[in-house]
Amino acid sequence: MEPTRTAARTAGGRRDQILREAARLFAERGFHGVGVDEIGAAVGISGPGLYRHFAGKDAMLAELLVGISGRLHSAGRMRVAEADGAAAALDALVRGHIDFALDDRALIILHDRELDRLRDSDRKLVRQLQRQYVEQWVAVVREVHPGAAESEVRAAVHAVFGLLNSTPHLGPHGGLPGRSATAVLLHRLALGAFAALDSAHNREVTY
Amino acid sequence: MEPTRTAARTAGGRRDQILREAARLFAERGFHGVGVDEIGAAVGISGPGLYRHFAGKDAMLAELLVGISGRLHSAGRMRVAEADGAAAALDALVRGHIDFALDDRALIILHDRELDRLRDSDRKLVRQLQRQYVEQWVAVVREVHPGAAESEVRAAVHAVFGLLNSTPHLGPHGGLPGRSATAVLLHRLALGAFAALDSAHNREVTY
DNA sequence: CGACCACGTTAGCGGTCGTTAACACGGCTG
DNA sequence: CAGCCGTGTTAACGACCGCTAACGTGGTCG
Repeated sequence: MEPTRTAARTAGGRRDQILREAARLFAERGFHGVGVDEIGAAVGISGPGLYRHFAGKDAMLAELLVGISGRLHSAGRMRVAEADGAAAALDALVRGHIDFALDDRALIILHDRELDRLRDSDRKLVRQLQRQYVEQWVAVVREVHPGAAESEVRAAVHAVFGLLNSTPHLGPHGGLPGRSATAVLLHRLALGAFAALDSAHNREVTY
Repeated sequence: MEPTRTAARTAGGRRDQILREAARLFAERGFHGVGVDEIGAAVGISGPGLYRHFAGKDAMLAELLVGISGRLHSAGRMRVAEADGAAAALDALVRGHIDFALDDRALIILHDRELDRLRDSDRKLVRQLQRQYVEQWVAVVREVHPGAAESEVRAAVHAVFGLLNSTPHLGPHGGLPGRSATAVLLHRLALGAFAALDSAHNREVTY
């Protein structure tokens, strides 16, 4: 209740509120398609007032992209470390990624759509975090499906990311089942795709 | 060799050339991120010269998106009609979509990224073509995997689109296997994902 | 109380962008 | 040859956009 804490919390909350709205607008109409006045209007202030909280429009995007890549990466690392065995680790990775895809739809969209709009240093950082995240997956998937070549596994991981990230692109319109049902379905589809890696070199063997 | 034919072919070729370069640039930097001068420079003319071929920047995007949705839809219809049985039809749909994803990468990216930048009528047309294309897939997948509910199948189809469209997002940097190997891998992953639909209601039955 | 500070406001600058206007020029046609 | 048409040029306009400047205001603290 101390004024400093309250002020700090208010300021931080303000920043977060701005970031949330900016993410939504960027995802809807693209980074270049959104003006600072719109972002300001979305949080009740107007235009240049945003510059009390951020250095500029680019800085908002940078913070969003670095944030989501970092959270994906660190959450993945934690889930793998806590998992009991490779299969459980893959299960946890899939589950965690689905949570991100369903809960932070806007960020997932921005994450692979507006990366080029970043300053060089930020873009390098984001790309590095993305690469490390992919490598976490590749290591786990290779352990679960040892028969596949590494390049195949890497391509498969990217493909499964595309699969899991498909729901954000469906827009907010309904049509797909509830959240938990969607999560279960995506989980099953992802593991099914990975399972297809096993029939790579020895087709028609299990029949 | 007749002058009229040559002129017509040159004109049409010019339009196609502009559309190709515009698609590439739009995919790289986003619709709003590309200026008409850049598009013109990419084809050797400069800026406003484009207006001899298109009504405006929006018209180029519209023609690109309507074109790709239409080609996907009609090619899908043809492949399904020619296929012998549901499994073969699904196989042909997957194969055809992979061809588009690998050969028209820029258009695949634009196809679900810049749809909102279209005039209402064009957007409705594209969405209708997309919907019809999805329904082709849903019908075939339901035939191959009769156990799954329709909403599940529809979500799965969208997810597999995300999977198949993942390679364009990898950018032109290498790292993934050759074209035919990638095609085979994607094909396998897609069918693997759909196969997971069967273990929906009756898990652990086939063991 | 008075100074400061966090947080806004409005006005305006500089640059970019899509588009139009006016003009030029080579080739086909009557 | 005269004239049109397809295709391109440059100049410029109007709108928009990101950002800065200058100013206001209410709450906190010495």
